[in-house]
Amino acid sequence: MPELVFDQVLEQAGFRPTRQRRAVYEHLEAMHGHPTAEDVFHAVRIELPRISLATVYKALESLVESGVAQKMSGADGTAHFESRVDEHFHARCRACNRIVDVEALPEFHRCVDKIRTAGFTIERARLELTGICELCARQHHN
Amino acid sequence: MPELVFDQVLEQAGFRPTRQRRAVYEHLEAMHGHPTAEDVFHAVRIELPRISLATVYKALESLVESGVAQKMSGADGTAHFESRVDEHFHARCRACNRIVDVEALPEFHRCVDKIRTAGFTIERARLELTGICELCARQHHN
DNA sequence: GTCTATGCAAACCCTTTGCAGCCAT
DNA sequence: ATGGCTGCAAAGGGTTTGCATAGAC
Repeated sequence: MPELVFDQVLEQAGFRPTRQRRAVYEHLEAMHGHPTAEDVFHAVRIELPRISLATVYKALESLVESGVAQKMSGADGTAHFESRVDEHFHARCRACNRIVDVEALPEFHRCVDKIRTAGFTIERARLELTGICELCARQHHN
Repeated sequence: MPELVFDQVLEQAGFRPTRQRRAVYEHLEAMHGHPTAEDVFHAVRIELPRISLATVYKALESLVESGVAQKMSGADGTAHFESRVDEHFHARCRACNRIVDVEALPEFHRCVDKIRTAGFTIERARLELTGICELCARQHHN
């Protein structure tokens, strides 16, 4: 996302587009993965050596609130972040622990539509996949 | 699950069926919900006043490893437990935070089967639903 | 008797908070 | 000048660990 658009989006959400928030967003975007707050912290630190971990946490929170980032509270107890905000899911390899993006299928929505559980209004449906990635499957032969 | 079977299952998993583990399991089973470790702790305490929270954590872990309980690392940062071990999903009400069980549909498996993501072998697929339960929908009119 | 489990306290990790100083408007 | 934002340190909450004692086989 271009810096100008980023600034606009943050302002619209009631946040000031500061150097720290921009840096946090740019690194999150550039990492192309699912880093933790600390991962982002270490990456941003190279550019802004005086930034604190608390600021990174706060920045990430404001990015999520602004809708330019997503927080995924994984099963490992630590939160991961990503700059992808369109609907997609995650598959975690139980061997190497890496997280892979999975695209949402139209079938999935049709399936969720059938669930209408006893008056419960479903607003969001998250699919969390666990398994073995191709690389680990070859290495461990299982 | 009858006590005798419970003992057998635990022994088979390499755990000693102690009074504490039995009590933790029985209360977890009786609670019929998705309690946290501390919820279970408070319930078991009535029966075993000298039990410690650490023991409850360890007991729950051994129950999960034995396959008689499931741990669900929710999005709220605290782990919840349940004695249901068959496949089903959870819907969390964003207003009252209650967790409701959702039965797995055959459609769901068919949908997951289509996902076969780039050599990734899916072993488990968890569906996590968020929304508003019937009660809260009435109270808040949204 | 051996070996595991318990209870207690302390440590642990990730995350949040309080607050003085800073920066943008 | 006003207000939110930063950085620092300290607190917080849930969970785990180390160790002496108690309990199961």
